[in-house]
Amino acid sequence: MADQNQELRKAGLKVTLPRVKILQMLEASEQRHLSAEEVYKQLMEADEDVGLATVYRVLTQFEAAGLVVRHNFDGGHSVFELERGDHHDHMVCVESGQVVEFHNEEIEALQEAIAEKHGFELTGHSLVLYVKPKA
Amino acid sequence: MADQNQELRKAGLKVTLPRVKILQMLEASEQRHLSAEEVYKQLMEADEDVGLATVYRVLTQFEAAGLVVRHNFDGGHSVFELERGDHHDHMVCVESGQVVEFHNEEIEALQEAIAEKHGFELTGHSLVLYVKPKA
DNA sequence: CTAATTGCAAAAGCTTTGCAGCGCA
DNA sequence: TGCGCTGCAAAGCTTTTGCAATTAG
Repeated sequence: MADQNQELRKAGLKVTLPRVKILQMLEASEQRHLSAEEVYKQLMEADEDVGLATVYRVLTQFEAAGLVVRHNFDGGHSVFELERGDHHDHMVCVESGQVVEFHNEEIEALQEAIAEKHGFELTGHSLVLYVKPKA
Repeated sequence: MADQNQELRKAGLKVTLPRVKILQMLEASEQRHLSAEEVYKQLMEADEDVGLATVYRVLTQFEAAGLVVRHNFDGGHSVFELERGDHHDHMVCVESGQVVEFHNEEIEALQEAIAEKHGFELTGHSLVLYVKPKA
C-alpha cells in the first residue's frame, strides 16, 4: 500500500482516496483488462463512493503517468491495464471476449524494421489478434 | 460505373443514388482512408444530398458486404477503406496523421502461428504502427 | 491556507434508431 | 405497386467538462 502511494507521488499526483482505490482495484482484479465502466462498477460493489467521471479522470492521469496502458479493442470503448513493465500484445476471442496476452520478439523487430524502411521512427504500436476457439 | 451496380447487386443491396455516390467517392478519393464524417462532407461539397445517417448506414452495409473495411485507429472514430483485395496493415504518423499501408508476410505468418499455439484460430487482426518522421 | 481534486450533472462527439415519405425493381 | 431505402430528428453510448464543495500537503 505504501508502494502505491509512492507510485502516485512519483507521478506527481496527490495521494487521494479515489486514486488509491482505483490503483488497488487494478492490482487486485482478476481481469487484467478493465473498462472505465467496469472499474466504476467494481468500486460501487466495494462500497467505494467514487464518481464515474473521476474514474475516467484518474485513469487518464494514470495513463499519462505511465502507470496504466489504454487499449482500444473493437467495440467502441477503451480498456485499461496496469503497466507491469512487460510489453505484450493481445489476442481477443470474438466469442467469449477472453483476452490472452502474448509477446513475440520477431514481430517486434519486424515492426521496427518496417517503420525504418519507410523513413519513420516507431513510437508505438497496437496489435490485436481476433480469434475463436479452434474448431 | 456498371461495375459498381454489379457490386451492389451482388451484395444484395438495391442500387440507389446514395449507395452509388458513396461507392464512387471511395473509389475516386485521393485519401484511401475516410471517416464517415469525411465521406459526408465530401458528398456535401459535391452537392450530393445525402444524410449523415445514411452515410453511416451505407458504410456499415458495405462493411457487412465486404466492399469496405472499417478500421478503429486511435482517436475515437472509425475510418473506412475500400476493399481492394490486397490485405495490408497501417502505419499512422502521429504528427501529420499520414497513413501508410504496408504488408508483411512474415508478420502475417507469425500471427497465425501464435493464435494456433494458444489453441485458437485467427479470424482477423488489427495492426497499427504509430510512427513519426525519422529524426 | 491554497491549490489540487472530486462529484454531480450537463455537454460533447460519434454512431444508431424510429418513423413518415420517397424511390427502385 | 410494394418493400426497401432515405432523411430528419431524436436517442444512445462512451467520454469529457464546468463548477461548487471538499481535501491533501
